[in-house]
Amino acid sequence: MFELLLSGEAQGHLHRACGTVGLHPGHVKALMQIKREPGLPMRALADRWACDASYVTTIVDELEERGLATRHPHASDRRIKTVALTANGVRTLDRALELLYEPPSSFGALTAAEQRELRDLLRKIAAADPVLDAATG
Amino acid sequence: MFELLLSGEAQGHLHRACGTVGLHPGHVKALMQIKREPGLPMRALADRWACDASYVTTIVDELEERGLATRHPHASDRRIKTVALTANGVRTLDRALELLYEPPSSFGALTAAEQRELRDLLRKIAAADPVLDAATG
DNA sequence: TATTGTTATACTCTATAACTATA
DNA sequence: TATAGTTATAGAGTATAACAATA
Repeated sequence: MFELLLSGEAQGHLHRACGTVGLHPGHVKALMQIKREPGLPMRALADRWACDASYVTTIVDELEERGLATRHPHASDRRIKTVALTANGVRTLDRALELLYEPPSSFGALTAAEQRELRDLLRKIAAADPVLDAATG
Repeated sequence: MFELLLSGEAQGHLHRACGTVGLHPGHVKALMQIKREPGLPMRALADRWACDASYVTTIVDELEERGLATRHPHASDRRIKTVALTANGVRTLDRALELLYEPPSSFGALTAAEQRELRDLLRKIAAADPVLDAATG
């Protein structure tokens, strides 16, 4: 299972979809997480997607530079900065996911019915994942 | 389609499977290619998987260090070096693919029958890809 | 003293450019 | 002079460690 990931096709599809909107997969993953839980402290973002806090700083810096997300102060704790998407961030995420949904060329090996079947199975897995579900919802 | 790649689950599964045998995905992809066409010149390997020749040098260096592949002189052209797997290389590739075939935890969202269905669809795609087909038999 | 976020730094994987040897 | 492979260098993406501000 998942030998497909080694084909380069799948990776290429992912990178092209993200690249078309000027982002890389880490950015899109972040946009999905922020959409799911807007106003979350940066520390919580690091916990959610199991990376270091410094990487959250990097990603949020880059999303802010592109006008896709904004930092906001926390009401009662001045150490904390929360993150939310801008309208442009929402649009950009939607566009990236749209591109991602298009079947990659390697799926030409399947009939149209099989492609639908595969998509339904993948959607079912996505629906069980909190982040994916929120973004694809 | 392929939003799954963003979950981290799929990437994590791939990296864990490769990491368990001390390799990264690029190495495993190389082992698959070499198994498919043993004795290919390094230049041809670069063409096959669409990367620069220098990266082939790097990967083959690392496979040789680990005793998984060997360079051999070409019969009639002394510029050319061909590459073949060692017995250990074959075993290591088989082990990596075995790990890769185990369904990742995110597949728990599917019934056993659905998991089989999904595996069959992915295998059908793999069978249409020359490299994947050779390695997965 | 513990926690949030940042800065500085380093590591992994891959690409580009300059080079050597052979054809 | 063209081609095969290597070496040296650089880049993207991500992690680790030291730090500043606040609790």
